[in-house]
Amino acid sequence: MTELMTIGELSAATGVPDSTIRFWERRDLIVPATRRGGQRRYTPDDVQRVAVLRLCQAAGFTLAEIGRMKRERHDEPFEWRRLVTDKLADVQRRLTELDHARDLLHHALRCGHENILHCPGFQAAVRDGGTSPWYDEEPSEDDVQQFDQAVDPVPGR
Amino acid sequence: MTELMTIGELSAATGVPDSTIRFWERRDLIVPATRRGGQRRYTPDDVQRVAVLRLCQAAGFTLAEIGRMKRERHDEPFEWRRLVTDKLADVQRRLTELDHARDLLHHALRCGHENILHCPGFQAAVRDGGTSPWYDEEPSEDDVQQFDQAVDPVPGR
DNA sequence: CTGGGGCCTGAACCATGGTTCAAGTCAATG
DNA sequence: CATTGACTTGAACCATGGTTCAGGCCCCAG
Repeated sequence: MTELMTIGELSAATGVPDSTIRFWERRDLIVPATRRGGQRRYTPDDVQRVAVLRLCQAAGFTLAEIGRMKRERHDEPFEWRRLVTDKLADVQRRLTELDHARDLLHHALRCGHENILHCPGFQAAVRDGGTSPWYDEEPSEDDVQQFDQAVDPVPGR
Repeated sequence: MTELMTIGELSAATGVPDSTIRFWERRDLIVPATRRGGQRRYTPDDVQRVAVLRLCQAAGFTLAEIGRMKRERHDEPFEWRRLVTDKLADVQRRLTELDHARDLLHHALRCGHENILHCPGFQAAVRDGGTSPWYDEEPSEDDVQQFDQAVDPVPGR
């Protein structure tokens, strides 16, 4: 039960490079359980800690914010709640944005057009923030030319 | 109809700082219509171009990729499609991840626990990637202590 | 036709999140 | 008990996406 992991093993277990784990340690984010002859030794719990850190990154927390969260956990619960609330709003916003972007990309690969930038539906979506319906018909020459000019003008215009 | 915008007006219309627009120009991403006495003049279409650029960023394209997309639009349609397909998969992955993160944050503000890091549901979610059900009851002392140790060990353990 | 606010350029600077390197130490295997 | 591969450190370096600054020029309102 006193089986401690080396940094290489923690790295292998989490997929996080050892250089990154050391970098996080300098930022006081992941601290090794102990040292053995100068070498870091980790408990299996540290695998959890690394996973939590990556999740927080995925949620959009910067390393500085993650550090603050750790420090405020006991000391400043109200500040902590504000931090999380703000981040939640941020995550919601990015979800909407990403969802929109996904629709754009998805459509780009399915609509009649060889190239997304030729597609008038894309242009319309840009104008109204993605709330307008796509149209999947072939674009008129007018549409194409109009959009070509809007997106990437002919050199020397 | 020959009403051209200055960079300040384009900036105001799009919410993108003028310094950023100049930076993008150096990267060949947004090129002004023309110059008037050395000053950049933009058409209303450039508002569209800026919006497209921001959307592409939201989709996770780097500036280098956006530049590549522009260049390959006519020349390398197959490469272009691969780029977009890859990015779409990436967007899907990030959507799932963000959605998971949102659930974690949301739960953190609602569950009985003052602090998300005390919540055993959070720990479970970390373990299984968010597929396990939350539990909203008060945690047992055991749960709390167990999770405290997993997330942020007592100094000097 | 003059003043001033906006625009110009190039270069330096910034934050974030790491990675790489050199030179040295140490732990575990044969 | 020698080897060797993994580990150590601090410092330098990197990419991305900008921002800021100094010094100068130009457009336009009055």
